[in-house]
Amino acid sequence: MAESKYLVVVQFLRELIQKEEVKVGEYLPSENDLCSRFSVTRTTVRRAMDQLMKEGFIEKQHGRGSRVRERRKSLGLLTVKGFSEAVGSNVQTEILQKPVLIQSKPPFTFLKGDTIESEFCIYFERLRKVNDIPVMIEKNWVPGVSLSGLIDSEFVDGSFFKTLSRDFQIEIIGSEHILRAESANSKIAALLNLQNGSPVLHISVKFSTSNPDIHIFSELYCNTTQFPVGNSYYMNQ
Amino acid sequence: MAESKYLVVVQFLRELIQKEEVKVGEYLPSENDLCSRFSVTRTTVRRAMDQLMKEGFIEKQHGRGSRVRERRKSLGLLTVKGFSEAVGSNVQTEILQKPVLIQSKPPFTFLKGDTIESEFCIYFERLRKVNDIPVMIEKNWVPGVSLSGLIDSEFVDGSFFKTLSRDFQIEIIGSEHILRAESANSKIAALLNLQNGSPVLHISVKFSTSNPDIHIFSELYCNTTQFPVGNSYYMNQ
DNA sequence: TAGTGGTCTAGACCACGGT
DNA sequence: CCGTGGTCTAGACCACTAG
Repeated sequence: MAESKYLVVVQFLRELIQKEEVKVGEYLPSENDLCSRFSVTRTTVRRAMDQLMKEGFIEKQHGRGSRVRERRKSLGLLTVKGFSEAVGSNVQTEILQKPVLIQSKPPFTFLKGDTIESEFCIYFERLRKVNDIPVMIEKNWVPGVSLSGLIDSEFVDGSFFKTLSRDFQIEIIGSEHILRAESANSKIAALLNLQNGSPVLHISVKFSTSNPDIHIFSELYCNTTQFPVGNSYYMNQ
Repeated sequence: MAESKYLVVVQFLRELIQKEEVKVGEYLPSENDLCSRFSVTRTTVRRAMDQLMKEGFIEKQHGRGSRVRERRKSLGLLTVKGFSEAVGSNVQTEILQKPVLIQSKPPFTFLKGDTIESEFCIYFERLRKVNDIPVMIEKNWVPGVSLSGLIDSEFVDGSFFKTLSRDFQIEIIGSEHILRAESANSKIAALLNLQNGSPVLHISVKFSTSNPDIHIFSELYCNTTQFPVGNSYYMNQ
């Protein structure tokens, strides 16, 4: 089959949301509306809605409608608790290295014969602060050149994932992490304003995306004393 | 409505799996079989199957059937990488405190007006080792007395979650975590065979279960030098 | 009361896996 | 070929929300 009908509806709604034609908190077209718009049955429309719910885009309200949700925070472990609450007002991002093409691979893989073919990576590095207190160093590798449009670019609202979603229609669908408590070396300690040897949380992340050929690798170093890392995981919805 | 029909089917299949009447790798009754068995349509049966897939119990194979899957590891962050690979052979669990009823509450909650009414908790404490090297201290609180059958009991295969599932039909459906890198205090350091002040990973966990009134709280202290904590999160299935 | 989402029926046709 | 799961139609009735 070409493409499932329900996926057409998913695509339509995803774009509505990404392009903010329906903003956070606003209601999507009703299920019956979508039925007639796409000449499909409610079963099919509901399937599309379920998909979007799983992806965290929407929430349903019995008797009222389906509303665009605040985009899922802390997919995997990328939300430093406090970042989300501060919602930008007290958050600063310092670019330590703008996206560049480098001839090397990510410094780690995740077991299972994870081999990376491309000799090239897009690389960038950022320092995240809250109230001007540095809380996280973030190093990112994107193997291959498929996203070379990122090079030297600025991100939408300073968000890498938002940029991926809006400009490249790439969604993060999952991630794997390895976490360690470590003593900060001198470089890390300096950037995070810590004493040498202070405990920092080191997280290695591999993100999977809606494009099976594109993965993203990150190394995070977090000062968790004032802003611990938060994560949540729910199986349904 | 009393209980949805699809939930009846979910319950039926869940018990089949939990009581190992269908073992890991074996096939469940076909969808059409279940239709006639419960006098429902395939839509309803498929909905039940989808639910079980989301919960990680089964995998579907087009043209063949639906098979019982190895139970999901590392829900949330509870799998110390290496524990799962070792699959019991090199893993030891030392009971520091058998389940007892104590008159106190968990030492933390998770923001949002999380209030715990009951003045009582079931509490237990364990030390996890790999190759006789201590890697994790685990303190657990279960508020209320609904699971008083746990008191002084031993766990199925040494697994708390397996015991909850098999003996109480309670499934873990989600969890929230707060993670910090900390310096080990003397008590923690002694138990983990570390020097005072070594970095340890401190994780506070709140588990949600299929019973909305039952939550489980845990405090974990991990030595991540040899056995980092692993986690993975995939949105679909 | 009208409109929304939640559950369900009774079919249909297709794609895939094994015989 | 048959049985399996994957997609879809065209309805029905119910429960919830709001004017």
